[in-house]
Amino acid sequence: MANEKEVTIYDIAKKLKISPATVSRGLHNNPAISKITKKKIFETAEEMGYRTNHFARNLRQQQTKTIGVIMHELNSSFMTSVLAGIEKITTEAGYDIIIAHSSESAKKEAANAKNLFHKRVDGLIASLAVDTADLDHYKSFINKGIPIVFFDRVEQNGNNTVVIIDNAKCGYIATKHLIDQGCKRIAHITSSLTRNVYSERYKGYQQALAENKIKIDESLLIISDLSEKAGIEAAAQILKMKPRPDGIFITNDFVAAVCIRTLKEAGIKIPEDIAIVGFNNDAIGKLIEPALTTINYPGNDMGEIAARNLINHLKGVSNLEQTNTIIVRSDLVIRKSSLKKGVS
Amino acid sequence: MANEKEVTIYDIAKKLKISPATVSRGLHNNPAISKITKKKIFETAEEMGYRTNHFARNLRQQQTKTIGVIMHELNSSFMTSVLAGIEKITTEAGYDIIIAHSSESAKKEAANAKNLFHKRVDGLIASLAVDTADLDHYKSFINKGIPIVFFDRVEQNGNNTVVIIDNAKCGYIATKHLIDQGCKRIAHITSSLTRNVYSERYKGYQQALAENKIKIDESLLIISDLSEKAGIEAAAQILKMKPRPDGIFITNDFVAAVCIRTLKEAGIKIPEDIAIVGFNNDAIGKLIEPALTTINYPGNDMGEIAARNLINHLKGVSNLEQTNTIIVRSDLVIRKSSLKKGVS
DNA sequence: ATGAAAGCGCTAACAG
DNA sequence: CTGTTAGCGCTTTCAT
Repeated sequence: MANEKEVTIYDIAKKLKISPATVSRGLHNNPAISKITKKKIFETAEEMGYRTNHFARNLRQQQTKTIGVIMHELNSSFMTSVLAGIEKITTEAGYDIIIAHSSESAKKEAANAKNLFHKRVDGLIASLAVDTADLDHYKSFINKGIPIVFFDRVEQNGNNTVVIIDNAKCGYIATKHLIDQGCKRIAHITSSLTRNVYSERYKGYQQALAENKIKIDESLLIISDLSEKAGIEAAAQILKMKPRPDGIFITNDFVAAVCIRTLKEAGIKIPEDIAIVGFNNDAIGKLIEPALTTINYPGNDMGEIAARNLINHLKGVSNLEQTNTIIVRSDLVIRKSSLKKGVS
Repeated sequence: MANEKEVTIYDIAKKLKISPATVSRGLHNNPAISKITKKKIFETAEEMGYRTNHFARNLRQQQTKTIGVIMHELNSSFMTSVLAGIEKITTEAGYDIIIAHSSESAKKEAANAKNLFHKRVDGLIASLAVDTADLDHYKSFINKGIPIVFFDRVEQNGNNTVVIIDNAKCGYIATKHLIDQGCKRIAHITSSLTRNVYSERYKGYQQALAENKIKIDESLLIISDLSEKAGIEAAAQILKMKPRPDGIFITNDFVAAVCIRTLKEAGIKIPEDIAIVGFNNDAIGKLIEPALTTINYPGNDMGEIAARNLINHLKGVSNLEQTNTIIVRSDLVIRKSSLKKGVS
């Protein structure tokens, strides 16, 4: 309860009859300070319950030791693992993070960016909302020379630093796998094609079809938000198609799970009637029936890489302006939902 | 790129030929400042690209406007919704949050607490790790009069402020529901009983059995961590029991989903052979087969309530020392996994 | 309605 | 190896 006065380096200095500067240096392990005084300083600090005043320090040093993180959502295991990766690296480097999430709204994203700018973060890690059309709200950072690393949901044609997977390749692999299983009519359920991840995956899908001489049929493309409702509607749409598709590549595991459930309720057999491939390798994929074939996507690594690059830049160890695009590995995880031919 | 100098209130003052004090007051809408100067101040600030230096401000005001959040994990939709609730309220009130998670380790939790203490958070919201045995690492906060609100995983016998659901009642309702479905031998899969949430649910389970004259059989209690592996092992253990249980109350939806999968693989019919009730109402419950009966548990509300109470205390609007325990509503969501008798 | 001045706690340049 | 000093940008008495 006792709201005692905070201990400052002046208090320590007085007690030890040395100068505040010496205390400050000692606390930071400055080699110019003798072992013995350092020891005394640390002991007294501990004993008096001293804690650094980060505000005084930051005010003086003109840096916040804080990095901002803007996420489009944090409801998937993918996003939380990215966050965990970021957190690990930033904490090790002594940085705080301020997390803001846009709930997939470009407007909220802009507000978050503004807020973080005013909070003077030293750097920014961001994943764009699905409807973010331009990067204007990041201009202020760029003008002030505050580094930004984008991950996953990015603007690919700009010259910003981005950490991504090869979405086109993943789309290709997923579709090719369905073709290899004998699918001839492959639908694709995805979200807004203005967002890089979805357009790239779609490109890969198209390429796989083209290479295998399957005509691209636009009526097999279903664009939705990635909600449960959208999954149910997409499944209904699939059911109405004539002839019915025999394979679906779905850009998100959760929606894939919803689709599978809905299709099964309608009497469709998965994978016999329709083979399905998802995306993300969420925990859910192993628990539904049949287990879901999906693209594995290393969230933790992406987070770590994004954070490490940002921090190295901040420290001057490396320079972000040289490394534009970092591509993280990804792979196909084959489970029952796609195996028309049995285990390959 | 241009790393221009930061604009301060002095720059604004100089430009307007008024004093910095007036600028400061104007920026804070102090009524002593005339409408006209205020307007000029705001315009000039905007025009010059002024941003508040929170460090100078906090240094001066001796408060951080930051609250710390310690979570035992953030991998469930329950935890992320709590976080969303906290974020909503704190952001509205102009507070930042620093999020730390302990990965269910008491040691990491203590380290996080220490870190947040040194960061001088104005208040703390925390959920305990499964193996946190005492609250010693929060002593420093209490000594300094820094308010703490615990939620969900709490130490129930202390006199701290806690936001929880009535776990005993939930355990009771879940078990009673199984009994009503005709179950006579009900197993319980849970985690360490030293943690309040689990011990309370167990109490409710026991009470429901006792009230219905079912003998409590300790061999039907399985204690595990809540991993996938643990779920598989628990299911194996269930299969070996003789006679086999006809109902299971599982303290976590994810583990319940794993169990169901494993039991089904062994040829058990759910709910005919074994009825199952989970806990948490995770998204997963609606997607597995059969859909999972579970306890719904309002994460968002818990987060909002915890944050609101903390902030009101900080503002002096209310006092945490008066409100010790806040109980949030919760209810049973009935789905197929428990319906031996068909829809009730 | 506005200004002058002090000080929050720390660090860095300079001096010794 | 250690001390002196100034100042980071803001708020807040006290004056006027």
